[in-house]
Amino acid sequence: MNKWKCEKNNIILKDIKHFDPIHTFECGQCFRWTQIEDNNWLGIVKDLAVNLEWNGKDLIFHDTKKDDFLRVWYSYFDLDRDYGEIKNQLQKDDPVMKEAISFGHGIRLLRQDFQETVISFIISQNNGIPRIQKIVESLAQQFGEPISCGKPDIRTFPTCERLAATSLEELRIVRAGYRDKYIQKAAQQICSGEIDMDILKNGDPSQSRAEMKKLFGVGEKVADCILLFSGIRYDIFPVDRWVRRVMAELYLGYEASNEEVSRFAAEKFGALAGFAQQYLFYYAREKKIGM
DNA sequence: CCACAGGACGGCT
DNA sequence: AGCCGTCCTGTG
Repeated sequence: MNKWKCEKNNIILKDIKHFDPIHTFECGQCFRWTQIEDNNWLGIVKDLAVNLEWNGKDLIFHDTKKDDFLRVWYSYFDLDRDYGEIKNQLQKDDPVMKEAISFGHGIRLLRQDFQETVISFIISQNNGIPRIQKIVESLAQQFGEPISCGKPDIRTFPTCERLAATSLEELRIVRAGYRDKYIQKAAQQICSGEIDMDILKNGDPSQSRAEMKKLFGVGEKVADCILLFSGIRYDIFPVDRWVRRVMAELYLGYEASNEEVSRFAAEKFGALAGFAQQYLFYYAREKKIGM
């Protein structure tokens, strides 16, 4: 268990290792964190909003109750996991991975809400990060619930119940384009219990993917992102354009198909494939590999 | 004006 | 099983 303490109205994690908000929030896994000052980030998760401060050493959750820290943030930030051990395993006999890890040493895989992750990554298809953030924010403004935190206009990500009951006409306000019908249908499918969470967690990776792909608007890549970024499983290696290029350049020597890259990664990184993907993705973007 | 962005669907072979 | 036209919208 990571060391933390309650001081005044804040929760403080002293001298936290393996964390940097830039690495963690800007590696493409989440869409509701914004940098508000040099050392401060505003994030909205479940029914909470927080001003998170990181000074290079300590992590401070401003105006956060102990209850909320234990109920939401502790799990969200994956604080029980030993990232040092993961790094050791991944970079053993692998200088390429060692380099990637040194670039994104502060990456953590956030354990995000399943429904929010489904809808967010349906929106992500054929879209860049700024537009995804814009649509996600608009969804919250239109269909989310207000969060009372002193700041105006902060809203929760809408539930699938709410989205399932929304007409396509209403949904068009968020300008998700042709993805609006995916959002509506997938939300309805989730509400009707079409997805078996047990298969997602405990099936083999291909069964798990197939289960995710039952959702309208979810293909191979989005399925993998949802499984990884909602903390359901970590033996998953989402392959997109960036990852395909970085794997070609650093490991394979040629541009392989998504399917082939995925197989290679499963073989090489095994149970830690998801962590490997994040380090490589961040590295690719920083070094502009694939542009 | 056109190309393309961190894909998926559906119809076709 | 694989290929390809099409899909909204914003940006260059």
